[in-house]
Amino acid sequence: MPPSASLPAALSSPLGPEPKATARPGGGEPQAVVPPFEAVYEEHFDLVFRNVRRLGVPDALVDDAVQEVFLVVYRRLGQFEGRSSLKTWICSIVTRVASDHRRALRRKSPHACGKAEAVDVDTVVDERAEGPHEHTVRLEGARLLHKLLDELEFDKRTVLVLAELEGMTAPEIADALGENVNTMYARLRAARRDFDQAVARERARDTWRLR
DNA sequence: GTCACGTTGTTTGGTTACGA
DNA sequence: TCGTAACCAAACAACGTGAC
Repeated sequence: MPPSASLPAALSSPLGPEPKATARPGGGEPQAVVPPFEAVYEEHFDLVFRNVRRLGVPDALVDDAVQEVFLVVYRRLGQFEGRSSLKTWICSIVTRVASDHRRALRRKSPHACGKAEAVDVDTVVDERAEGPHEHTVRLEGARLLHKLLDELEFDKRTVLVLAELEGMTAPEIADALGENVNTMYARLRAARRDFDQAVARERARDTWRLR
């Protein structure tokens, strides 16, 4: 279950960034109007929470990772230049934080990385709002999705999640990750191929189990 | 016609296997 | 052990397509 999107005490300082137009060093044209941190937090909490999990951060560390993302957002919101959308900018932070967490986890426990029984937050619906059977099927589907994503390399997984699950375009993803847009297309193609192969393997395992 | 988006073909760098 | 060929994956450039 996702925690509430209430603002952490550490980030709710009245001294937090106010809406303002950022400026490039040395002057120049006015920059994007940056919304207050509280508004950014409210609007993007779900986005950060679900993508931190989709990018392989285990359940036990999700809260830490989400908080880390918003700490970075809090510190750097004033530097946001508006060259890309706020969502794209936040996604770039999410991918870096998720990558750091996975790397740290690999150092601690090489076999445990990203193999948690995570459940996709946006696929989780109150059991009372749908039947118990539908609820179970939905949860099972979410677990399967994470299992298949776990089989992909981190770079491919990132591109696939942002493109297929967040609906971001290749240029947006390229911007978020600081890569060439054509590299994103190639990586997305490879990610789709690997995902299809993972699906095929899972089907084969299912067929074998049902014998 | 222009632009953004997407696909395809080529290049490049890394890895592995094998023979001298 | 070293050099080399073969292979593979990633990145890039060029090109095609559709919307405006």
